[in-house]
Amino acid sequence: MHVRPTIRDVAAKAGVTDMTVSRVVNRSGPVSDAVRARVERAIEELGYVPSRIARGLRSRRTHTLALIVSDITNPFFTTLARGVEDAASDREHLVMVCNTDESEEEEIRYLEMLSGQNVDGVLLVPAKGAEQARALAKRRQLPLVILERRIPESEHSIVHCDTRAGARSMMQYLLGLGHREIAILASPIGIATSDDRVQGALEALEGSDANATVFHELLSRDTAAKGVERCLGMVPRPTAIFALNNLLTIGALRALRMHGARVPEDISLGGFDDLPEPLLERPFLTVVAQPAYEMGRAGVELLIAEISKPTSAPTEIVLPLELVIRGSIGPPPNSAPEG
Amino acid sequence: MHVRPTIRDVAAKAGVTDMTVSRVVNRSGPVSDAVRARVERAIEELGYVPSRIARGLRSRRTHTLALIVSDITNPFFTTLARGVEDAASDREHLVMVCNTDESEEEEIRYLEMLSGQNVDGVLLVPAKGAEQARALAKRRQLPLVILERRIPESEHSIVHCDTRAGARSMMQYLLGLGHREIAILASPIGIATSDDRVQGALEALEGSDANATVFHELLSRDTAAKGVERCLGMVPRPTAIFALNNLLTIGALRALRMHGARVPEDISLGGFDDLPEPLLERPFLTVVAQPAYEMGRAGVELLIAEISKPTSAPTEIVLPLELVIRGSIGPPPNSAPEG
DNA sequence: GATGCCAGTGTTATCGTCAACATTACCACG
DNA sequence: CGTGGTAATGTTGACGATAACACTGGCATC
Repeated sequence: MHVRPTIRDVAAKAGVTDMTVSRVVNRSGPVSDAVRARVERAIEELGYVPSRIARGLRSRRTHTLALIVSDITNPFFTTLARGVEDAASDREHLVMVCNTDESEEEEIRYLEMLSGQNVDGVLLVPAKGAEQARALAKRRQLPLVILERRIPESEHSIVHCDTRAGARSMMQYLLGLGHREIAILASPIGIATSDDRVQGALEALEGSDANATVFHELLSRDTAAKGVERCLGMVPRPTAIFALNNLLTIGALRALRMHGARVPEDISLGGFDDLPEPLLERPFLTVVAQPAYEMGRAGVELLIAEISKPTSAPTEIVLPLELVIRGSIGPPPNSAPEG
Repeated sequence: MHVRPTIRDVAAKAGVTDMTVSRVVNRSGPVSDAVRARVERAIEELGYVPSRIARGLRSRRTHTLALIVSDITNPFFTTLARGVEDAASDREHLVMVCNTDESEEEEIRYLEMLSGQNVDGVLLVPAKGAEQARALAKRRQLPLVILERRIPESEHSIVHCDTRAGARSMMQYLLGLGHREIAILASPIGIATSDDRVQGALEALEGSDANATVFHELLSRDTAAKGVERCLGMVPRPTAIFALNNLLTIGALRALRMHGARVPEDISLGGFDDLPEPLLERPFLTVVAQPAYEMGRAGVELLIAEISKPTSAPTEIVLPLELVIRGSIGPPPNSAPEG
């Protein structure tokens, strides 16, 4: 039933009141050296650890944060979560992890639970626009930091990347290699991150003679395969595919293999969001990578700062994206090596 | 500062006492239909959610579990964590995730924090033997379930696989294909899981004319490469390598590629612990797979059962292992196709 | 019609901790 | 020598919820 010594046990053992023990533990008032020593010994001997829950009831701080993501199993979120946990641990906080599978209902359900749980603050990678979630957090004055996804006019702080610029740089890289017909595999319209990336990608085309076709409605590895099939049937056939998230990238790669298309000899493939290098049999994909770990850390720091001084205007932290060049993108196949 | 309506706010609005509200919320006593309706409306209008922290102080149940693993970033643990979270969520529990990086100190530190946090129970994938952790949990009467790793004579319940049998079946598979010189890449001696797997692997050799060489002290992808190098230099050269965890497997695969050895044509490679299929560009490795997700779910169910009736003798749940046959193992290279 | 039971509600105390306010004792100062 | 200040401790009550118990009134039972 989980019994622990209480502050009163310590007090009794040291022959003082619980208040004095509290002062020793929290350095919240003057205590004579003799008493301090007695109390500390009693704490040691009993293995006393203050109950954060009782403390939380009184002080309204539980030293607990929550991280809400769509699926911890997605390596981007796994890495993010590790960053969150490390930063929280450094500051003596614990982290609850919640998976929503992109469901706004789950998002709300968790937020309610967490609010009831008296977490000090929440890191949220929003499903869709997270309107309800944000409203709820605001109503409850629950500190909330948004991660990865841009929310327009949010009254909450946010840590993200300039994902539009990232998409643009991938496209510029492709254009620079000579690609002129490019297919873009995107999520359904309405998912902000995907929309931003599409926009960035299209921006890169302005003033060029290249052409891009955007396939929407792609949610998973399997639907990515369909996009690839349609893409391979096009005339003129795209010489490069840009997949806007890591699962789509994998899906595209597998579909290309299945259709016998060599990457990058026959067709180039670029992705968004890196896969954890330690797990890959061979690091191969050229991608625009978000600094997931750092994003987690930065989110925690921002969140804890806001918890301690519940201030002020929302902050926006923009982290740099990196174009990680590996082997999956080459020049277009029929680009006669000129000169 | 995170303000929420309290049970008293609801009571006032409904014109009853907080006790009556509590009865409505928890169905813990008779309430007339009229009053119940009033209270429910008040709850609705105020958006009242009971404070689990206050509730926890009184009832000693916080509906919070913790999962301690070495590194959530290892896909085995990621999947395990997802199973834990799903099962917990089904039962309205929240989960704290803690990373120890195999450090016993961290393990203890977290356990202390968690106990102070009044979690209801802990799921632990132990670093080493976890003696201190187990002792602490026992002293605090903190429900604890051990996952994945076998602890001899543990007074705690445990969910794991028959990892020895798994290793044996991989070896039998290799022997069946004709391999007679097999290298085994293992972790340092003293890590129970690895030791068990080694033992199982060697058991499979009894009564056969095959020979195995065990390389210990391999902790990561990088050290795996060293093992592979030594292995390639051996005379007679092993025709198959069996790596006892997923990182070693990846490391071995990369090292083999680097040395120009084709898998499985020149040398076969078998692994332990699967990699998440959705992330692989091509599912290729033949491995002994532990049901990570199910292990997480089973652990939660066991833990919650023990929390509600703090009983009895420890339970042991053994989950089945699966030999997932894919492409990385073939017959030994110079096995002349006879007949 | 007294007795007992039970549905429906309220009262009080408590979980472990800490904020706020006492209380004591000693010392400095004019 | 009284006044006031401060260091060191104690006392009380509150955080939000619920367990344990107490009360009220209606109805069945003999």
